[in-house]
Amino acid sequence: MKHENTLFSKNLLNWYDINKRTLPWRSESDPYRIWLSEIMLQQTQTERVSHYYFKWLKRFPSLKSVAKAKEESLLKVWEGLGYYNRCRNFHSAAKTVIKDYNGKIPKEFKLFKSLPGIGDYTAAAVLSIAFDIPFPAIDGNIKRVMARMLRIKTITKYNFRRVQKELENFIDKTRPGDFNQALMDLGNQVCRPNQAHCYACPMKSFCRAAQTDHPEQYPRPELSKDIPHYDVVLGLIWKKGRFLILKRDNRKHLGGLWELPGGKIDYRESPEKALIREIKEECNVDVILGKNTDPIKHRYSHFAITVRAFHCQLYNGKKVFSNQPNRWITPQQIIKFPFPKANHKLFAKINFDADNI
DNA sequence: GACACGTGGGA
DNA sequence: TTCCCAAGTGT
Repeated sequence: MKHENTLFSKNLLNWYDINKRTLPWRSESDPYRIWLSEIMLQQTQTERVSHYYFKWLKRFPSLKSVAKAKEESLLKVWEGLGYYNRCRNFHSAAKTVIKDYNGKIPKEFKLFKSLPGIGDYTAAAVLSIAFDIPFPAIDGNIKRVMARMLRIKTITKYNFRRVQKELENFIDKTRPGDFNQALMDLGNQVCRPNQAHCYACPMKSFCRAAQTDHPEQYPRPELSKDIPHYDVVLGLIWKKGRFLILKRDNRKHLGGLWELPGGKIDYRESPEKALIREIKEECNVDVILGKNTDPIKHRYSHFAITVRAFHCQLYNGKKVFSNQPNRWITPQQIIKFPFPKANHKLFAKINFDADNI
């Protein structure tokens, strides 16, 4: 068994060393940077992270600069990357590390994992890559790769423990970070969900699924659920060349980002009536509707929307009263605030010079 | 344990 | 077009 362990990690690292590496910042050794990249990489493809990673570092070169920053300026850099809780949790965790840990990432697994936004995977990934501590980091890729190695159909809790035990046994004690990354790269480049490419796999001799006709059927894919669809109307409420934006509550969907007032159209309600109702509810003012934009479609992780925006005028002189923080901004100021993608899609539909009421 | 949580790209 | 996938975590 001892011999097989060594061979497993030797084969894997040999493949890793001669293959082109997937991360452009693979040579990083600053724990802050490794932590940042692991947060950005959660459920997000490497190619998409790269640009954000460098943009972020230019603006926030150290953990201390993150801790000192305003949440809104962090969100502005994160804008478009999605899963915005990651950004706010990272901010909160950075402040804790600066304040309670003298600016050093705690090397104890439990302590590090107790910070917001850090779970089993991220704790293991950062500690193994930054400090050479041999924790197996088990992400989606590695789950799939190991399910095939062990010919597991379903990743039950019991099977997950099996995978974890195997990896604790196999992990290279001198290069644990490279070991983890190599297995992820293997899943990303070779052992793909729908094409196992066993002919190119350095781990073929260890793999039980590779001995079958259809290695791709391990693990069995989960059936996906239908997501609901909603029709949404938003208002561009104009006043002296400015329109109203509201800041979303931190604990809600897209928390901390800004939005236009509006909301879902109720069953059998007209878009116009819905928007007037929503603006009355959210801002306590009455509006007259002008022309509207073409609809845009947008899909979130768990529902989809079709959105239109109406130009609006205030009906009387009443002041906006909202539970959410609000601002009146010019179109030029859009770039100063973090907005969700759906809002940017709408803004792109509007000719602000001509449509401005 | 199930569900919420963004977005872009490829099949 | 539609569906699936992608270096997970919090509740």
